Amino acid sequence: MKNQKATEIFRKFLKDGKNRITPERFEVLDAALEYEGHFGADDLFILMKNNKSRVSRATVYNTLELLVQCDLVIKRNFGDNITRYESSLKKQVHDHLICMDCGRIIEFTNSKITNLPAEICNENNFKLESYSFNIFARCKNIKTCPYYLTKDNSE
Amino acid sequence: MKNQKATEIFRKFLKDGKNRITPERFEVLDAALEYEGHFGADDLFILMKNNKSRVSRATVYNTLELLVQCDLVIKRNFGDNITRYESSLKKQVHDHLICMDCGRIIEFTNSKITNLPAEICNENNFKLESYSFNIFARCKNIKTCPYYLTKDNSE
DNA sequence: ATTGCTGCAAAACGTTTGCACCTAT
DNA sequence: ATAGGTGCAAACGTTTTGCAGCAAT
Repeated sequence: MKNQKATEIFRKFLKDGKNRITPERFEVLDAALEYEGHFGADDLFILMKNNKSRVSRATVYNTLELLVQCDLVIKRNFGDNITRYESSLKKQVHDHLICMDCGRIIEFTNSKITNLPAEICNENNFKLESYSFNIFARCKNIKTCPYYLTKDNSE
Repeated sequence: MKNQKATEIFRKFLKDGKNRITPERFEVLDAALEYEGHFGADDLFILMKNNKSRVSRATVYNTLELLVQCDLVIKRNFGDNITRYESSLKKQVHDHLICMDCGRIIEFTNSKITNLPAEICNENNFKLESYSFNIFARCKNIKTCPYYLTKDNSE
């Protein structure tokens, strides 16, 4: 299931940047857009490999970087030294709450945050590129946490 | 130059947690508190090594984790897959603006952020542990950027 | 024809681990 | 005495790179 609009955006981006238009790159685009939730580059590579794709690990890493550059994919970082990505389509702008007990990532929006990054950039005479706002927290009621028992929580 | 108060806090933390009180751990504490600005675990290890310390890399990594647990050191993540630390003493709570042109890290405080993480946790029924708010931006006036010319900015 | 992209494997990077020895309790 | 920490080197997982062949322009 391909996204025609995204395909066109990516094609234009590649052309304008004098990057070659190759089938592998569009394979990565399609896989990235189809992925539910957040994924590491290697997750995507393995998924594609399991789906019999012949695209190499290096190409997956390179192409994700291109997709970030043209805003089709957003780069995330949840403090565990793994670069994660998510499709920028379908969803509105949001931030993340990471549960330190179960690893769940809850997406939230808060109107108070919306203009803050731009305001702060103006105050400091910088031009905003992007921002990240991550909250690290714990399930208040462990009983309701679907993942809690699956991990070693003996600490 | 040792910080007596921090030493005492760390000693108490180690004792309460039934961790051994070793000279190596206090060496790491002192080096971490003396470090100006943000540092990676390996940066600290290399600095200590250059200063003729015999503390091993593993001990530096382990001890920094302990220092984070007792809030003497704060763990940071600026989106480049390197875990960074900074002393939690001397400075007030602050967030970070990272310049994508020159790599400078500007610390700022903004009162609108202060209560936001706790509010959002309450809304979602989580217990706040910590948060990170990073803004990625570019020097508006490249001429005034002290680092701009030292990097390859040909892009 | 040229230049950039690909796949592959190997290297690099920050970090963690296994193990034998040592040391604080 | 013994649980736990240390130094060292090797392993680890993620990401990047070098290179020969290939394909888009």
